[in-house]
Amino acid sequence: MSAFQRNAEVLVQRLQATVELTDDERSAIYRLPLHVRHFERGQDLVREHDRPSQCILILDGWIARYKVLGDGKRQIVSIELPGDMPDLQSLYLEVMDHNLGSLTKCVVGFIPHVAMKAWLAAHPRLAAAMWRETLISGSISREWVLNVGAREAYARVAHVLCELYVRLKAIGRTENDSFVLPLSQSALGEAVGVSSVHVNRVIMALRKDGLIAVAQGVVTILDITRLIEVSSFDDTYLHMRQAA
Amino acid sequence: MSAFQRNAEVLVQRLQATVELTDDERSAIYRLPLHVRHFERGQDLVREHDRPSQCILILDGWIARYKVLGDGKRQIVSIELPGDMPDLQSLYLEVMDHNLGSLTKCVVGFIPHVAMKAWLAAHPRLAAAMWRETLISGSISREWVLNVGAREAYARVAHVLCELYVRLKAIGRTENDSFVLPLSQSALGEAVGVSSVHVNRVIMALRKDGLIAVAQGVVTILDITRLIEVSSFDDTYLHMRQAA
DNA sequence: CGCTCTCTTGATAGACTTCAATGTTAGTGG
DNA sequence: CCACTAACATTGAAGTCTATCAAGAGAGCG
Repeated sequence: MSAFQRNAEVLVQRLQATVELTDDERSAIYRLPLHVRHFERGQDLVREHDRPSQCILILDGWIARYKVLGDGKRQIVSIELPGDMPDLQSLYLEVMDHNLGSLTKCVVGFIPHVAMKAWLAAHPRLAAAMWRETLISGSISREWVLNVGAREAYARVAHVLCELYVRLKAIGRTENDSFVLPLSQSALGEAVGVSSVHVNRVIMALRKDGLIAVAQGVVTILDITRLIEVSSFDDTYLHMRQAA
Repeated sequence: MSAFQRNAEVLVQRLQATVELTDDERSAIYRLPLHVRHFERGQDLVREHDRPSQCILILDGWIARYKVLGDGKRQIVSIELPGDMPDLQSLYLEVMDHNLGSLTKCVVGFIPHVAMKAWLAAHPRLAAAMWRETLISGSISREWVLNVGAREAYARVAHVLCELYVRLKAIGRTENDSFVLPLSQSALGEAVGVSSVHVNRVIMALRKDGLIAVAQGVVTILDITRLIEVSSFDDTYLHMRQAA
């Protein structure tokens, strides 16, 4: 397998979490015309009000969708992982309504809109699968509204950890019950709508309660049952083929 | 124009807020095979974990997407207005991840999935327009994450009022700067993630500050400039053809 | 008229923020 | 190898926003 193929492999994994793919479809994915670029942590790939002419496929690294208020307060509205195409929507919605910024060092494949549209037209079943992805992305946003709107801080953080665990597992980026969490507590706070200080207290509590362990940026889930329970996590909204 | 045509007219209006339609497309919309039903306020049209076999087009009335936590706390994750098809996604995502409940008396058109798929296949430009709608729906959800996650209560309520005003205006359901707001303060609280008591205080404050007036369920916007300002409202996320 | 639902208001409690300081870790260059 | 720096994590104290509880007022309805 060439390096080129390995690049798109993560999209295959991602789609297979929600639909079945034929050999032909897999090879069509490998033939996606990617222009690969690297980004440092903390860079904006796309900005609000931009009018992109290409789409992004995350090959490695984490990206945040975020919005900023007038007073500088930042809200991360979703976290995008390898295999995600965070601005597929720009094919149909000309103007970006949020920013895409790297949370880590990233490897990203750019695909011109024209090429993407041709590819989607040539592969209707894959087009449907990609649409499914945008719908799931909307579903995740709705769950996040619930998360920041109705849960208390302790449950919010627990819920995000559950979501990331399930999504990372689907793309083979977990190891037993551990995964690398490259988010600062401040970024986590921006995702769940609490201050970094309070995120810290919540994480300390989750550790004290024996739900998780944290060491060098690696989170280990010690008691998945209770973590699901305290966060009222129900993975329906991720629309995966098999439940976690 | 027949009553049948008037039913679907609201969808025409809705789509024209974001795209242009030809005469042929308009008449295709009028020919959508609707099975019309009426609902009282407070009824569930679709429930979480359902597997719908038909889509909903709202002809009249307001519908809430909502989720419920274990402790009974309810979060409205979006408000759907006439012309919206809140579960178009069920064409691609088999299982519902949220509930759809009527906020008012409603008139709803049901369209079997099979018929909807055939109609979309027959009208690619309309299919694209409908996809746009689902993308916009996702965009609105992201804005709501920002709303409940980063704004304080006063701005949250102001923001929802701005959004409803713009969306209602697009379908011709405003009168000058007034619109009917059939939401109880308790429902509003469930939408913005605060208690009904606090919603009441915020609304009193908005009235005292001269931003809005409220009488018999009709909201009048007295100072749109300041309402936009205090809520940091930017209508980009609604992706309308012309800004408000 | 009484019933119910919603709005309104006050008092108290709790969750979370902000400010501020200290501890920890990893990286850098001498 | 150590001093120095920068970023991030941790902790405390005080203050603010919002929730909860409770009770009364108003409006619509059978």
